[in-house]
Amino acid sequence: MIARIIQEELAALVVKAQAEGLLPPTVKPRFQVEPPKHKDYGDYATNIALSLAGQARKNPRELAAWFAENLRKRQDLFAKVEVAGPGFINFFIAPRYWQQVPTVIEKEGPNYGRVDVGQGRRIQVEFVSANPTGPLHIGHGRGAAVGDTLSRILSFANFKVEKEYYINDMGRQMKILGRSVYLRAKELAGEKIDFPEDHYRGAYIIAIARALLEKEPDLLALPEEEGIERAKEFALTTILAEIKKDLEDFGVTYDNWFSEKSLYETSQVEKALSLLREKGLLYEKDGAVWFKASAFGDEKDRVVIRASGEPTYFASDIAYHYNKFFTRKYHRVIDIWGADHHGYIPRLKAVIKAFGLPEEKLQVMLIQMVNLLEGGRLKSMSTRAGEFVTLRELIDEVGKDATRFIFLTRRCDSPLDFDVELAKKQSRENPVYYVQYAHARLASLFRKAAEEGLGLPRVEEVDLSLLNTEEDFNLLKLLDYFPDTIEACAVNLEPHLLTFYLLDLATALHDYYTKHRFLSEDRPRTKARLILAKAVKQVLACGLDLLGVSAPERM
RNA sequence: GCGCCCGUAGCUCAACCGGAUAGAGCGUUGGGCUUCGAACCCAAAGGCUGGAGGUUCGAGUCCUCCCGGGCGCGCCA
Repeated sequence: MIARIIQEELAALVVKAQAEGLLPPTVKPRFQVEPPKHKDYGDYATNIALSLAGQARKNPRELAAWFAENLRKRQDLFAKVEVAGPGFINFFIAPRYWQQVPTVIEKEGPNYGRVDVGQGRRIQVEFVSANPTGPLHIGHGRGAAVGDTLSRILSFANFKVEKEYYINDMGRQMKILGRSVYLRAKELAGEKIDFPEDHYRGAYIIAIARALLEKEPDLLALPEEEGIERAKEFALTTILAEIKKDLEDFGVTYDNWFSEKSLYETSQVEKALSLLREKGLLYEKDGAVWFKASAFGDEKDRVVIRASGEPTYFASDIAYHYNKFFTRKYHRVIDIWGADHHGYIPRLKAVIKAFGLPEEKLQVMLIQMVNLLEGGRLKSMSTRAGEFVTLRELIDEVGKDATRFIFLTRRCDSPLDFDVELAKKQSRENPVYYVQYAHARLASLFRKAAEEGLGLPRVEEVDLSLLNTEEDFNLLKLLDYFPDTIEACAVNLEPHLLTFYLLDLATALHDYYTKHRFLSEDRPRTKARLILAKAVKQVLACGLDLLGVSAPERM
């Protein structure tokens, strides 16, 4: 949080500089305050002078010197303020600033780390939304981990978040699903059938068919059309229930399960399309109805109603996003898709623009593919043939915690090689244990302290200036940086930053642990260190919770 | 052919709106438990950031071209 304080100081000084005529009133203060890579450059550094020098036609070092001069007055914050290099300003933060960090954490409790990026605005995050035609696989797992964690972080950053799963419960895929189950049922009844190549061939279809026959023994006596319809409904509810269960066991729950079919039942498709028609953005050609997507940056126009009279999936999506923005009035919407859908973005963005909305209202996050590695070799997956690793298998074999953590140790736009064997190992190669171990170690420490009759001291009665070793400061600085991390995650939609932060914090804790003792004969110091330990434990637990990973007391 | 994403240490990955000497883990080599949890720590080796130009005070990051990999380019979803 010191970064924010410095930013405010600098912003105030820009105003002052303008008042004194040092800077022209027109300059736009664009600058960063960040921890520099090298320790010699202080705890934080800013490029403000370099940034303003160009605009104001001033010497950057002279400008920097002026800022530094004024900043030195804040001796409560800065031990030293230096001008360096081409015009950077380096800040060496006063020890007593760091030493009061535990007091802040104590005071804010579980709310420590909350920031106000969202200002209470409503935001929707839609993710996974896999077709309910089969079990979730490893790729959906990545989307689930990212979507859920991002949602948790956004609520922590004061957005009012709603998580949503969009169910494609109509259209051709559903018909094929129904027919697949129906055919398997026939087969189970002893009939020889020719199972079509393009139908769902996974073993789970047979299991569903068997369950259906048990429930409705007369199924095959019904007219075929009706039988297929029954099979479809049954398959949909069965598969959806399994998807829901898998996600719950993965730590993911939704606020809404939104049915595509409902868009038609409540005539929202008509409504959305007529809005576009009124604007003159729909036209007929070759018997189909087209949307003028090319007028809004897409490559070409897109069909919304086929010549057959059936609406396309795109028509549903137009209505769905009409619903998101106009019926439910979300301030912002985030759609999380697999990277293979990226070609779809321009057309949906075109819809948003056609609606007269600013493009940024909709953000589409693409999650890159997951490759499965087994023993270091790439394993090919084929959904059609029913050969894939399911999310369920990962939860059962690898565990929720390790799986989520691994998915979150990568940037979303980087493809991920998932090594199942490695993920199963309970060793250092598996980074989740590194962070959890830090937490469990601290839990153990407090058990030990209790055994020795040491209660938790109150922060007011502790001399925090005793936290004065290099390792103390490492931890204090990281603790202070936690809210900044949350902010960065929320602003950039990058949950992996939190994962890396937690790894850093765990590293600093383990380092501390080997170099110092928390409990000693020196009572004042012991108290101070217990306060520090408590703060670290709290932030670790909070961060792990945001990742949807457990923070064990023992392991 | 066109579009999007990626290319960073042997391997898997970081690097916040362009910042100063590009960082971790694994693996390799060598060290560290009579003391709160060794699932830990310390040290060493390891790099022309795929290549070539350009923009500027300054480029892994931005622009152009090339090479290599992935994914798209339906009246499929």
